Amino acid sequence: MSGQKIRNMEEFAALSGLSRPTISKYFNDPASVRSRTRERIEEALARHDFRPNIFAMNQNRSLTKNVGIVVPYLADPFFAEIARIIERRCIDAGFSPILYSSHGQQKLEVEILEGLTALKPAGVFLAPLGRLSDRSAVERFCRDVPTVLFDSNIEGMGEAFVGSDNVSFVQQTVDYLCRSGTPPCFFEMRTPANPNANKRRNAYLKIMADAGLEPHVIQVDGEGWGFEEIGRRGMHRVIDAWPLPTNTVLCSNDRLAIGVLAACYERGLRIGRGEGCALRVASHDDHPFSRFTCPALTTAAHEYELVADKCMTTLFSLIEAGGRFSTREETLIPARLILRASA
Amino acid sequence: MSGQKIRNMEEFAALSGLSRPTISKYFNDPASVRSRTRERIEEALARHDFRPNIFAMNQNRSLTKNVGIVVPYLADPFFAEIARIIERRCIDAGFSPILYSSHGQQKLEVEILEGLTALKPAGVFLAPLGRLSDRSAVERFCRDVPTVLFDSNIEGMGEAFVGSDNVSFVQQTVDYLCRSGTPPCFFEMRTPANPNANKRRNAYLKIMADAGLEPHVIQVDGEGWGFEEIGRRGMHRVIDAWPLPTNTVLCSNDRLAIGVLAACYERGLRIGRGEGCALRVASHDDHPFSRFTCPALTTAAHEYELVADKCMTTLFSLIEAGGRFSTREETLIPARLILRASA
DNA sequence: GTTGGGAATTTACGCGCGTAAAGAAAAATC
DNA sequence: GATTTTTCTTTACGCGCGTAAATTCCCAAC
Repeated sequence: MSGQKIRNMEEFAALSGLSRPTISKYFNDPASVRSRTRERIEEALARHDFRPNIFAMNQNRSLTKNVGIVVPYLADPFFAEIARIIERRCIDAGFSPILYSSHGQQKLEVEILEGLTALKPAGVFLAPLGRLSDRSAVERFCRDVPTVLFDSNIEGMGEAFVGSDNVSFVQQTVDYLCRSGTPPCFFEMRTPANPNANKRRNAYLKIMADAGLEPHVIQVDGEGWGFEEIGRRGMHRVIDAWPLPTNTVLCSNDRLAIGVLAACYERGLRIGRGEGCALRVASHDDHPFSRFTCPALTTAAHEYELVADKCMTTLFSLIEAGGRFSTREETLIPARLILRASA
Repeated sequence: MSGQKIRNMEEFAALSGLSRPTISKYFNDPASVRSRTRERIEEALARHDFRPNIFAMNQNRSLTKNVGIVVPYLADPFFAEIARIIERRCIDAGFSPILYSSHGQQKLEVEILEGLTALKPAGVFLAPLGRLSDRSAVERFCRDVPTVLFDSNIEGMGEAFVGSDNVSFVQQTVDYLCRSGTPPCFFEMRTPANPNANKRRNAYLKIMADAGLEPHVIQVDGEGWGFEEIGRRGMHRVIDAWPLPTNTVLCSNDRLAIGVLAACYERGLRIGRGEGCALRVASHDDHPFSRFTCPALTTAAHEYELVADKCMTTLFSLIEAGGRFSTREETLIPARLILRASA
């Protein structure tokens, strides 16, 4: 903490009694210099608190230590949570994560990808908008930058995909709902932006068909990322057209379910599996708030830590492989059923 | 989109028939070159899609176009929301926002500030952890970088503070609750990290005293950012020790209130102002989810857009003033009462 | 047509660091 | 103690752009 400010590596080298290239080596990999030398540098570092200029460092490097994390909508706590874990892991691994949110807008996603390219990142975790993504822009980006897609799969883009096994999600909730009561109908948005929604509906249809049960899909209108409000308004319409085909509602995701529960509460419908309950409601994602809904939501949980871990290991092996895999890797992580009071 | 890849500004200058310094001028400020020249550059730009190297650009500049946004906990939708708006505004103003979350950890906040310093940002929006912040680290940072504090004020740090007028928040909720029913007790964490919590409690005490009413403060234990769970557990204890001093509970913030509502639901207590309701519950912040609680939460809302706007204009004038104000500016923005079903 | 001034060009240097090559020094090996 | 191996130093060049100074150009006004 003492002494004058160091301007550059040259000065710091002089103060630590070493040459600049040695210092440079140290900063690129502390293990690449002799332990005695390392000690001398770290001692000088403690005294003078020097940090090499990031811009000068990266300018001459084809690859930086930057890692991009792009999510479609950060105000959705699901993405905030997954981004948080990945970010933490990146820091621990010595990378500099940079977090971006597309805020649900195609134009912004494209801008982010273009800006990210200029940062020459070692790798990028990309959760694309999905249906709203500019496919050609994403494709161009993935050609330039080693990319691991997560959450939303877009066929053929990126070197790998890490996501949730939507079939497992729906299988677990439907199984549980069937063995504990009436088979569920499926509640979803008519035009979901996220491809997982389509996979979940198809899984529902197949599982019901395999079990010899009649499926019922309820589709509600609405655009954008205000899922709770879409679910709430949609459920009000459903209640207006009472009765439902079944007393059990399986929502495509927790945010819709939160809206559904709100609508039911507003209409005086009791939710749960006990006496006097009009409906059971279950869902998917284990949204951070779903344990605080009234009643608490029965849902299929993402294994947040597992997903984040798999993302990390995948990107690291991708980086070590020079940014390309011979074949595109797809990892689907199964769900964990969480039983709460709503179903 | 045609033609070969451009490697650097030199090549691009040749292709557009101009000199490199002119191109450089254009990228630093398109208005600084003659309109004819600008047209020629933009035409060449459309054909070849060149972007100057960020690292080389910033290396020789004392100030970049980077703007840092630091929030204490991004998985809290309140911060996600405010960060989203500020980010959008920065982009529109031609800056490159970079978003960081301290994830509630002092060490991480310090690391972020140190890393941010190295990016030579034009300015930074900082919502500090509060009680958990390393004051000396924040102080050092603010000396080096033009900083606007928001959300949590730390006396004397940064050139300006933009936040909410906690007195206005509490005034509005207490006034409403008093004129529509029993005066409220105040529900909060015993050791809140955020200084706003203390300001709100003090405001409550003063307002009650001024009105000649007896205040009741309920403090629940808990550490960290899991406010909903802290509120839920705390409320269960309160219900165990029934009755409350009053049938009206004013929570310090919406996330605590969400937990309180969950606990009440679990114990079969009806919330609201109607017949058969055991309690009224109100709160502060207008958290993005508080309109979907059961019942929907009566609360005092932040003027998100106003706060974001004020943050932006403050930072811009700070940047134009060369990074220093003669006196520290403090802006407090009043609340907007939102009446819903819970009180 | 002349003139003046803003705009563009040329020239030249600097930023802080990566990195390569060759030689010197230190450490490890026998 | 001599040899090999590893590590460090020296030297030198390059990255892509900012920026300043001096010159030349263009355009408009007179």
